[in-house]
Amino acid sequence: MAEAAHLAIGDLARLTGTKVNTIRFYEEGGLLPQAERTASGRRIYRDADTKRLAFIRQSRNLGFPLDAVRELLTLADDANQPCEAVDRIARVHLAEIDRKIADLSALRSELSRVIGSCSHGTVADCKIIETLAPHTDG
Amino acid sequence: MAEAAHLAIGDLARLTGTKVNTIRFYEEGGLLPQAERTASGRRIYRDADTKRLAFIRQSRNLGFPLDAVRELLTLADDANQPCEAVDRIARVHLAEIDRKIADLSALRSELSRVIGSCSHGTVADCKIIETLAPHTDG
DNA sequence: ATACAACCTCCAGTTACTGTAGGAGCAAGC
DNA sequence: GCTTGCTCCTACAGTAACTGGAGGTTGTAT
Ligand SMILES: [Zn+2]
Ligand SMILES: [Zn+2]
Ligand SMILES: [Zn+2]
Ligand SMILES: [Zn+2]
Repeated sequence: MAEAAHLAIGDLARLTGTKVNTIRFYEEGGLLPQAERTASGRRIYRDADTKRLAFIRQSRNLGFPLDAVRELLTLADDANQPCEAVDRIARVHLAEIDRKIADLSALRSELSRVIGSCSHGTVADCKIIETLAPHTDG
Repeated sequence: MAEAAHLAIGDLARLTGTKVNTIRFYEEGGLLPQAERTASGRRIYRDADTKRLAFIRQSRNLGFPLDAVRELLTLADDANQPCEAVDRIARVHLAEIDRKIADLSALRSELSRVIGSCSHGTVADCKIIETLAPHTDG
């Protein structure tokens, strides 16, 4: 039961591995509620804030964009609903990741091919440069 | 010999599949030279500009960042140099792509695992939400 | 009393564009 | 000659998610 009554923004930052500016950024974007303030205007946080920020950070670590995190936070607050919406958000995100991987893989294969075609002469003969330049044959 | 003497920015845009604003953006960023102007201030382009822009676009299609494109353009103008520097830029870029693919693949596998663990009950029991929330066990 | 750390607000910068506002120029048709 | 409509011009805001810094105040420790 020996819990700190409240935390300063720097404490919260340390606890969650978040930059102070980022915490303020989340507040501005509505991901965290407007923090209580001391008489002199400093932000005060409690356990619930720490948990909420940890949730945000974990979501970000899984790559969810902030819009998705916002939705996940709302859903998480409604414990009795079915988790369908949660699943859907996660699957949409997974599909997006798959798309990115596919794009990068195609790029990688093309770039690798181009690099492999270089026979290390002068720029005039370089196949890499040739690939980039417009083809003026006809 | 029936070549157009000069092109308007819209013509260049059409020829290269580039947005007009993007061409101006490249000029501002030094990737394209300051365009000649008509008496009324409109930009004029010639074949060399079309080629340069095509080179930029092709480089971008291979994912090179603009800083790299700038270097590649400089190198391409110096035909007698060895192409070492070109190769190096390309390989650095390839390494970056590989890094991104690795990051995304790790993310994908973790996210996929999390999604698979959901047994479709209420939010209170959802393993996805549980994964995102901080663990209060001990 | 005096450092010095930590806090505050506001704003610029990152990447590579994209879109828009507000205005001027140019070609075609009448 | 005039209007219509397309293209062009500059300049700036917005995108995603922060990050860093300037300039100023507050809290704490010596
Ligand atoms: Zn080479
Ligand atoms: Zn080469
Ligand atoms: Zn489910
Ligand atoms: Zn679930």
